[in-house]
Amino acid sequence: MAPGAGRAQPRSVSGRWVLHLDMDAFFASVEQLTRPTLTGRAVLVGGTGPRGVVAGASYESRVHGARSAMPMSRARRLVPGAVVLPPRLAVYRAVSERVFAIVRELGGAIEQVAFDEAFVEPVELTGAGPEQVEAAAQELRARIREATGLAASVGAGSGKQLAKIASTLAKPDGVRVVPHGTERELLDPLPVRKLWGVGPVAETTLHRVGVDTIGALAALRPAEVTTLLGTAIGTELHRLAQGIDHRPVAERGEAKQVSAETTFDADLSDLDSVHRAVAEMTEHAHRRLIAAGRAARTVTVKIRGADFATRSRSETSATASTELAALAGAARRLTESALPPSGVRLIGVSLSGLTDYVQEQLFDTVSPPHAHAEPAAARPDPTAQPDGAGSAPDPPGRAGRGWRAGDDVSHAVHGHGWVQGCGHGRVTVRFETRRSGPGPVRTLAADDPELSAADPLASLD
DNA sequence: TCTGGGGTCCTAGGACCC
DNA sequence: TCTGGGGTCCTAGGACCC
Repeated sequence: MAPGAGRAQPRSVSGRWVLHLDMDAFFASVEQLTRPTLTGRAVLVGGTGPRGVVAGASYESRVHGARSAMPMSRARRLVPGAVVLPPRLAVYRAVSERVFAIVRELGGAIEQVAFDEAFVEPVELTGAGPEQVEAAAQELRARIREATGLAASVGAGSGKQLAKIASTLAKPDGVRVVPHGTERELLDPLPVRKLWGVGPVAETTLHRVGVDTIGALAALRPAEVTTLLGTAIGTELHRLAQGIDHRPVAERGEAKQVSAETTFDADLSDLDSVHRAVAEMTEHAHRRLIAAGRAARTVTVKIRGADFATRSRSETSATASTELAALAGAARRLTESALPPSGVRLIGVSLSGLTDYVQEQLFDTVSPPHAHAEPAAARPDPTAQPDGAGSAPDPPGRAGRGWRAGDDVSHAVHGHGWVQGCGHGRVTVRFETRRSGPGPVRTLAADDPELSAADPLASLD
């Protein structure tokens, strides 16, 4: 008798409810929140350079076809009136922390997947009915909206996969609960690409053998799936397609790798620039390594050439190091063997094989006399932002020279604002924050002594 | 229309050890 | 004189996620 004959119900853990919370158009919504003139307008957040990519698109710009991961140049053509802004990760992180503080109040396990996304398995929902789950989800959304002013969508089901699919169906600004026992009804007709873990390659592979829907994937024999997709992934995806998903909701552990990479506006063609860039990326990654209180055994250099092919070279030493000189030396040694035949488009440095370490000396000179028992340096805060990317105000010296659209500024008279545009020695600033509501625009001399760079977080209040 | 930056996990081959 | 078998670690590449 074939296993699964008679199309057995998914053997869900009885009464289990997993919620997936997903903030709506998160990056763009935070921009609209903290820069109120943008509310209702098409906003694109992402790289503003020639090779930039969209990281967030407001619903007003999605109407015209703009999407995350799309080249910014293309999105700009699709949405000519869009306001294009560089990401302000520090602000998104701060909002994210407020959101998940509220989610934590539900109790039970939380698994944060991204700034704007998490699985939750609230204890008090075990054994609940769909109506009760729906009410809890609505309540959660209302609390988030009240505390942050932002819309979240929530999906609920018997496992993570179902919850995740449900939250995308709930968008925008909604709730979708998939009652136990109705999993296959929902999954079967969906395109196979909707499964978490099926990307462009797996999709093509499955299409080639005529498998277009999740139901069709579920109907294959296990051996067929593993032949097509590999043992580990194939086995897992086949189970998920059948609605079987017992994966626990679990807190993420410590990072296993820290990396920094950059894509150049124009390809590099001389070795000196390449070495300089590798050194810079190593320093960047190293800063975050130290901030996280960790040491690394393995250094990996990644270089992408003009042909877009990626080469990586790595070196592992016997002991983990926190020494910049040692890590940078390894990176430099690895660089030349990873050079592409043509120009260099991207350089990345990754530090892995991470271990905790105790910072011994760093604070001796600044510690108060009685701080000898202070162990804080050895206990990295996993939620702390290692490098504070974007959180620190720009270094002095920016004022009067290179304002860029999207910069946060402060003016002695007009208060907090953001740069809408600049050029010809002038800078146009919109003076507003979340609290102020839509504010006035002023054009000032770029070197106005009363104008200075400001902490982006000030726009939240 | 050319394709970011930060991650996680899987695969496959080879070295090395017992 | 002929090809073991299991296990771990390292390296390189790639798929996938947001």
